[in-house]
Amino acid sequence: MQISYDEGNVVLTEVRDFDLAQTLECGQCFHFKKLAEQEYAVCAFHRLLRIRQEKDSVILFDTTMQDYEMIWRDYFDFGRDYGRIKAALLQTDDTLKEAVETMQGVHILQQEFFETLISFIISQNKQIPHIKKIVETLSERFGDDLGEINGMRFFAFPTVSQMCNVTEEDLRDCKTGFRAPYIVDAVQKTADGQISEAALKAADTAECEKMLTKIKGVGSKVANCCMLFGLDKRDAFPVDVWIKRIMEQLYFSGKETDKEKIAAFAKTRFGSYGGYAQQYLFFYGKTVRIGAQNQKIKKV
DNA sequence: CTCCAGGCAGTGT
DNA sequence: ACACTGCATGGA
Repeated sequence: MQISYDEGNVVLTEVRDFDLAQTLECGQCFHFKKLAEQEYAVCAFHRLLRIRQEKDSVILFDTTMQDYEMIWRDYFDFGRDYGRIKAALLQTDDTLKEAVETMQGVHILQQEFFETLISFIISQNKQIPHIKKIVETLSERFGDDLGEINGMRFFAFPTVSQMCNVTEEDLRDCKTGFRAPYIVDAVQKTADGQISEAALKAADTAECEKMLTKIKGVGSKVANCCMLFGLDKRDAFPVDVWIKRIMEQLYFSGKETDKEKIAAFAKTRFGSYGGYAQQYLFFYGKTVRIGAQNQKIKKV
């Protein structure tokens, strides 16, 4: 990959194993807006970025080389060699082949811990468009204004201190429903240090999961999403309904299998690459193999 | 109208 | 250990 700076834009060329749309739309993040095909506005780390991909080049508009190196390089995980990651996965398991090849451009983003925690607490029993809407509302009401693109204003996800005085009622106003007390608990525990990002990062994945599930409304699935997307723990393997369905189909000959069993299987099968396998399988299972159509067929 | 959504906590065996 | 239920809200 080559990096250059051109009239205020950071330009990446000869980009391999990356697809902007796949990476943003695969369900790991919620704080972005599609502007056109392969062009997005992304909010992260208190910044607003317009970014576009054209074949094997990526343009980050109106940013600095320093911001690229300090923020966007890690955010988009350009520092990792996904060619090697995919090769390693396929070497031990060619059941994954179709999923990996279909979703070949997915990167696992390195998102902010606090935003990831709150976002995935919100995600329970909700569809992705709803989650995005609530994240947007929280940012608008409690976060900082980051500026505008194409006449639309964008807001940073609120910080812990900006959320400290937000009440359960305020949160219900933002349509968080029964998750409102969960968010309050997560904010409190983060603010008073019971939940510390540094401690979570230092802990191994199993230990980290235990710490996170002390928060009300955080179970195994939310904790694993938080670890994979917000704490850079690539062996985390969130098991949700979609992963359950696709794994039952691919690895358990269609047999009903409980989530714990699937998680244990994934741990021995994929090990430190679990998170990557999970994300290829999740997106593939959801969009291609099982999809919304098949779900309707199942009902009839 | 009913059913379900990237689940979880609470309660009951 | 395991099964079952309620939960806010919006879309199909």
